[in-house]
Amino acid sequence: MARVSNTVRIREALENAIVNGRFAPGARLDPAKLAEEFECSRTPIRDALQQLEASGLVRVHSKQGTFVSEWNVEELAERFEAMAEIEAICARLAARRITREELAELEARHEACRQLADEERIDDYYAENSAFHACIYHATHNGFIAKEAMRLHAMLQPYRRIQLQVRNRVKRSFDEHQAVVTAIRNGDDAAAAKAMRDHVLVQGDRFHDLLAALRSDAPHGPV
Amino acid sequence: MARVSNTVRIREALENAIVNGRFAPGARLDPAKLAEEFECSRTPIRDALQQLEASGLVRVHSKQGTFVSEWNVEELAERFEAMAEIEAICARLAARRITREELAELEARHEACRQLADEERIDDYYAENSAFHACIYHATHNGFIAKEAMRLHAMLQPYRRIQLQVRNRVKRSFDEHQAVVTAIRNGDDAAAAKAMRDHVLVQGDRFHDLLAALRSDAPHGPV
DNA sequence: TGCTGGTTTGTTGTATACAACAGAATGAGG
DNA sequence: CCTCATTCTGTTGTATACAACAAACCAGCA
Repeated sequence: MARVSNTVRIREALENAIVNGRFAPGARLDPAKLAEEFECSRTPIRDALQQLEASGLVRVHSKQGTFVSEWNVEELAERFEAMAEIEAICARLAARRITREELAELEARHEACRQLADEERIDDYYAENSAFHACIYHATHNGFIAKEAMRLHAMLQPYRRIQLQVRNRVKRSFDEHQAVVTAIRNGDDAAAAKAMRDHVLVQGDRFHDLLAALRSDAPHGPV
Repeated sequence: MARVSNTVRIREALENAIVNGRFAPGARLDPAKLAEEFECSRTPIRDALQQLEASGLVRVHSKQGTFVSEWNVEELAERFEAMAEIEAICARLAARRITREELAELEARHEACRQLADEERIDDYYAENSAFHACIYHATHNGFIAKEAMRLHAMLQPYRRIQLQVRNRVKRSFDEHQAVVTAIRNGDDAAAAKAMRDHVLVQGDRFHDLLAALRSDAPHGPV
């Protein structure tokens, strides 16, 4: 493989840092500091940040600074709705087009999720969960849709991360995956779409619950 | 409104130029020439081109040049499929959420399309057609989905342009729109989704036909 | 003639300096 | 003490120069 340019190296590093929570939503990204950290000038940093802005991960306020994207409840709801619909499409196409090998891999990923859920290794489950979804994107046999799905997935990852720590969420998430896998194995595209849409939408709802709980921790109600 | 930066001015100008066909798919975009044309240095040109690459309109081959995106039949089919699914989502959501005012505007646009179709003013129909679709995106009341739909729409515009010149296509396109409008007015989300998906998919198919015809235009059969 | 090696040329990648701008801090005047 | 104009500071936007690289080209040789 050809040596990658500094710009893409930095972009990928920042992408990971944001997705893994090192930079939280709303955090400021200082070009000068980053230039120092990556041992280069501000130009490739600038390019990388612009690319990240295009993909929706960061936002640059002119003359004010560059920040990790942070959305209000409404914007988040919009994105979760979009994600649910895209994932539903993927599930539907996958149910029709998945190959034997791809199905085997999907079920292997699913089984790995079961293990991690049982052992309550949340961080690892979180990673394997992404792989599970990526499997389905791939099985659409539509590279363009798969790429778009990956992009949206990355965009929401920081929030999903918080969300998975809700009580019992991991176990339920696994059960919902089961429904999706079954529908895909049966080639039932409508059922697969519905199961997947519900799976993602419930994440959005749960996230909403979590936000509400966090916000009302002062006035009343149990924390 | 605040004065926009050179970069976004150039990006929008190039976007229009590509969408309107001034730069055909595959055409080379020379930064130096563009810098001269827009009376600025290469930096904002470069930024604009990078943004266009992120949105999928152009493609930069390292050390070789920057070109207007050009897709082979398979890639085009993938994109038309994606477009069909996204548009179907928009139609479905619009059928559930459209307001009285928005419905009125949609029907006005539709009526304008009828006029232009009757008068066989293809170029104008083409513009009004985009507005019609944009109306539906807007009526989803989901800004994020609407924006993504617009992006995809722009990406495919150069190809749709060619496609609309197929014989009788304009009239048929109008009829398909009619089905969508009716379903949305009735609040029948499933029917709206189906009508819209078919409408876009048939574009993809027709485009395929066109390509095939163009390719075998010299003599009939092997070159 | 065909191949191989170096050279040339065009392109992007990167560094750096400066200009322009928005918001914050500061000071004078009421 | 409050208000408003002014200055100041930090940030991005832009220009320009140079480096690095990949493909094309050409000459020399077998």
